[in-house]
Amino acid sequence: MAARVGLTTERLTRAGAELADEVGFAQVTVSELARRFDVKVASLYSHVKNSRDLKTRISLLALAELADRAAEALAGRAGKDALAAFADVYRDYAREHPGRYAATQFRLDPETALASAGVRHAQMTRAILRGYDLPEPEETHAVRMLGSVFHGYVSLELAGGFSHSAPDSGETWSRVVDALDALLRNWPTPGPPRP
Amino acid sequence: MAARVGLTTERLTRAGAELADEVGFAQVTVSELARRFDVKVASLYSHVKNSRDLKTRISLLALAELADRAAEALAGRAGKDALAAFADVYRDYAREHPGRYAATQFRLDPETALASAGVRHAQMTRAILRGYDLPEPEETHAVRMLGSVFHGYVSLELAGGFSHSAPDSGETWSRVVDALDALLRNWPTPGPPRP
DNA sequence: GGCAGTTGCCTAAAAGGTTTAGGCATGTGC
DNA sequence: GCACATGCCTAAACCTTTTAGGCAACTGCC
Repeated sequence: MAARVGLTTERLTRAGAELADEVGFAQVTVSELARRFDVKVASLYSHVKNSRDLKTRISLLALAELADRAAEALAGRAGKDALAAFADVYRDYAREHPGRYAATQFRLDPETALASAGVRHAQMTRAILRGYDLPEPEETHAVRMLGSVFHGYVSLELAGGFSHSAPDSGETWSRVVDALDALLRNWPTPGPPRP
Repeated sequence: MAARVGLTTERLTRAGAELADEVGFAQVTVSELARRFDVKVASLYSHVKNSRDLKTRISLLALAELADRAAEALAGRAGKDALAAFADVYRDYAREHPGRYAATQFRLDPETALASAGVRHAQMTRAILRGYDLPEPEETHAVRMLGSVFHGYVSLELAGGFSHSAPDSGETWSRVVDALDALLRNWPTPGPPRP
């Protein structure tokens, strides 16, 4: 009776990502996706293993998109210029695609995480830091710190943390980038631990 | 037939927080809670309005606990000492109570958020920054940055981001605190806006 | 101690999400 | 034009959420 719709794991993943941006990643549901394709729920289970599988795929898609954007933004830039461009990619992506960004935080199992674009992010961060010339153990600390600031800021902003108070969040963002640049150019040397 | 168990909104909230720490905040469910009290599901609905209400209460509990710990840690400290103590409170709480920490990120509606302990956190951060003597608009930027770093770091650590790679996460954490201290003592002045 | 009223937990039921098993029809390859 | 594989279907079991209404057990008062 019904013509075939042409479901694919790919199409489901993309539609899931759009759904996430509309209603929130936590509200992404196999049933709702079936509704959107005007298809019975069970039909989706030939294409995705289960609900968690679907969310994992959305997460990987978002991670890859983000890494692609970052790689593009980084091309031909260095130093503070690169740092700012990289930072903006995160913030802009999260604002354009809140659901996908939330998907980014989905807890993947370790093997999947290792195979994901997450490692590309770390490599790109390292690339930026080469412009600041930190000694090795410190570079790793700095990588982690940058990741924390970007992720933390964007999460809090998305959660509405900075919304109804002055100054504007965009202003803070650019000051944060300034501060990080200053910090990296003046990275403190490890001292003895304080009591 | 069955003796009364003595349910309370309070007890449900606390049990919900423990459940969150065991199975994850997202997996906290009215049904599971009923099971734990050996009671029918419907019985809980006299004490909490619905599932969201339960999660909101858990979130507020966690926020309050965290603020209490922070206030205690801050007593009698200033400068870098205060900064490090404050930071450790966040990290330790998240490691001891991952589910409660996740609850902390639960999106509250704006009025609830304003009435929550979230504002105490912001005030305490401001108190720490008074030791660094930043001019006013910059202090707000710094408050937001500190919140971002702490939240971002702890989230990534909880998600397993730093788990299987050297150096140890605890080492990075103390270097991050060093770096933040150095940054605050050397906060850059605003330059011309970026293009 | 017994009674009235409140409260606490119950049964019942509807609605929606997840997941599996098995079937028919619509496409593709020969 | 036939055989086969594939895609979407029906059916069904199970779980969570939420509401409505009922009975029993506590409370306090005489």
